[in-house]
Amino acid sequence: MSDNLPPLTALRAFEAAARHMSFAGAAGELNVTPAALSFQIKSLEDHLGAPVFKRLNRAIELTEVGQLLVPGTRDGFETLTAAWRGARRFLDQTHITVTAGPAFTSKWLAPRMYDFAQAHPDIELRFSAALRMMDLGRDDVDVAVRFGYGPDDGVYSQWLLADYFTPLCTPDLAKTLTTPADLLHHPLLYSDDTAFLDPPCDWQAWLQAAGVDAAPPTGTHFNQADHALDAAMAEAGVVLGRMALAHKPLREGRLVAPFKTALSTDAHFRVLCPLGSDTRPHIAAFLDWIDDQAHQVRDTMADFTVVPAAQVVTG
Amino acid sequence: MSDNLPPLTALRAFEAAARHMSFAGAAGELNVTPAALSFQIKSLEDHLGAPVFKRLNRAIELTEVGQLLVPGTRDGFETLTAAWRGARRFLDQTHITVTAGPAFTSKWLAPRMYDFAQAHPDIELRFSAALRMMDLGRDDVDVAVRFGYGPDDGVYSQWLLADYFTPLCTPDLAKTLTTPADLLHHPLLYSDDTAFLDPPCDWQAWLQAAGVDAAPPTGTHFNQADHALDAAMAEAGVVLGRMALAHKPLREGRLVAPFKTALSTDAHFRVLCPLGSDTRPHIAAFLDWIDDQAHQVRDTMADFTVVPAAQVVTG
DNA sequence: AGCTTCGATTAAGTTTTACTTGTGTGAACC
DNA sequence: GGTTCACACAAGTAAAACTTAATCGAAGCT
Repeated sequence: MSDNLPPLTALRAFEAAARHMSFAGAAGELNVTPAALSFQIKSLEDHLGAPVFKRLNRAIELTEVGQLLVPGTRDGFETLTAAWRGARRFLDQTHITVTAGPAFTSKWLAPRMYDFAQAHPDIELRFSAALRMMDLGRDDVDVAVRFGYGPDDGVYSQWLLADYFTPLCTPDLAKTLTTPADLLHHPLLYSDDTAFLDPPCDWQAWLQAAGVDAAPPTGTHFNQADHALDAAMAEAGVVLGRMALAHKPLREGRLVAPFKTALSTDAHFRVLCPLGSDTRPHIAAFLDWIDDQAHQVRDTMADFTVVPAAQVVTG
Repeated sequence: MSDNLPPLTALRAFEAAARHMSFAGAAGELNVTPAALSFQIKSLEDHLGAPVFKRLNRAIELTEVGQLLVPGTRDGFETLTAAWRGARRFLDQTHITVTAGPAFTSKWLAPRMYDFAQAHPDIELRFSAALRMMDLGRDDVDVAVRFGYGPDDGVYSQWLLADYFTPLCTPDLAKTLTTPADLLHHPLLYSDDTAFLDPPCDWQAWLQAAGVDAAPPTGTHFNQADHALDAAMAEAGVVLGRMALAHKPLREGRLVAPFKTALSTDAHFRVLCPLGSDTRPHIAAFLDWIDDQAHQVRDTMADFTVVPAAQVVTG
């Protein structure tokens, strides 16, 4: 009759059984025999004072109490598991899991991965590209790279990279572009993942900044900046590219910036990790490395006329 | 080295130890000897591969991993405990825990408790008066009575009582009140717990509804309606009383309503319980009973001029 | 300083829990 | 109408979890 918790193994057995809707399946998951699991459930029911499963002929079915008990137990064990895994990951000095947007992952992190591997052969990087923002605490992630305005409260945050928007295309296509107004007659590529910026950094804003007082023509839309860049490299048109992401293809000459006007924004890339994690050796090594990598990119705007996006709208 | 959960008893021991910051204290809570607890922690640390506590001379201190592990484990066990208690309460047909605001509890529920006990001697009522709204799912509560506008999504909800606002005072004090304007020369009692109503049901609104075009004088404020009513019964002044709460003292003649103008509002009392709970025998018995009690109060507005609060502001 | 106390630890022994193996049962499937 | 599937039950066993009792190290007291 105790209101205290029943034997926790019994609870866990119940949770697994409810998930599998089968004692045998749950037993398999927990590496015990079905008999043991049956006994655990029985023990739970003794403690509770009522059955949690209706035993049907070939199947089981949750009773009302059982149904009531499922979500909480599931939730509880998930929380415990997450906490445990977090602690294990904290101690694991050989892996770093970093999350970032798909574009940053594919155009910035992935190409530099080999460099990191060489500098730190004992640390294995793992990427977890996701559109939704992952929670540093819960989602099995050590480090996050995010683009936006900040500030980042309650976490360690390090300024990484500003970003600049300027038209980019293949060298061949660039030959047909003499003045910004020429852009109006070319297929323009749109990437919608920076649509959240305010003030906006889109074709309309750039054209205005470049002195072209015309609405940009419609064009193909991509929901990820890396896809838009890929399209531009395939000579599909001109993309309003982000310098931070296009650094490599620019240096390799696969993309060129035909005009020297670039939009800047207060949004920027930064790298985040839980407070305190920044001093852990392998995390610190990664932070140092990524900061160093960012430095190598920062000096590319020397011969550009940079126009803050905020000035475009007001004047 | 497994990323699976460690022995759950060890985790629970850790959680308790972290809470008490003492092995001995935790051992006491779990009804085991300190030696057993020490062993459990050791087992946990073996599974984790690192110590979770620094053993100081007379005290213990969490290591970094330990600190990381605490919130999740605490949270997990709290969730499990809540789920378990919820299941136990579901099966318990002998107790009903009902939460309501302090005023409703003291002026409405408590006086009727004896009646319920007589009608259902096998069911024991428990009250959990709280200002903050309790969560039906989490807070060890079966039934909630709330005052407001609704709607109530995701729970069973039953209309209970409308409420009307009219000046109330002792019979003696009432003799000095001939017209509503006389109120301006008496101490007025304010109860702030209905300040959230929109349109408002306060002295200003009532006076306007009664045709008195003057600002109400300042007076004593109470943060709970029952305290304001008590003050009025102690002849401290005139309260803008809520009929639902003042029903008993009105019937007993300890309070009277000198004027027959009352403000009505769309806010109302309703009784809530989790979906599905409404059919459980003892809960159903309570819902029936409280509905019946409410019916006995509903016919008291016969000789009043009821003015919806919404009309006061617009006209 | 030396004695005491407090809180954690350790070792040996015991109890309790959890599990396995093996068998049994009833309904569904073919 | 047997076979199979999925759970239940019983007896025995392995592995926890716990207790008792002794130990240790440092802080606090006189």
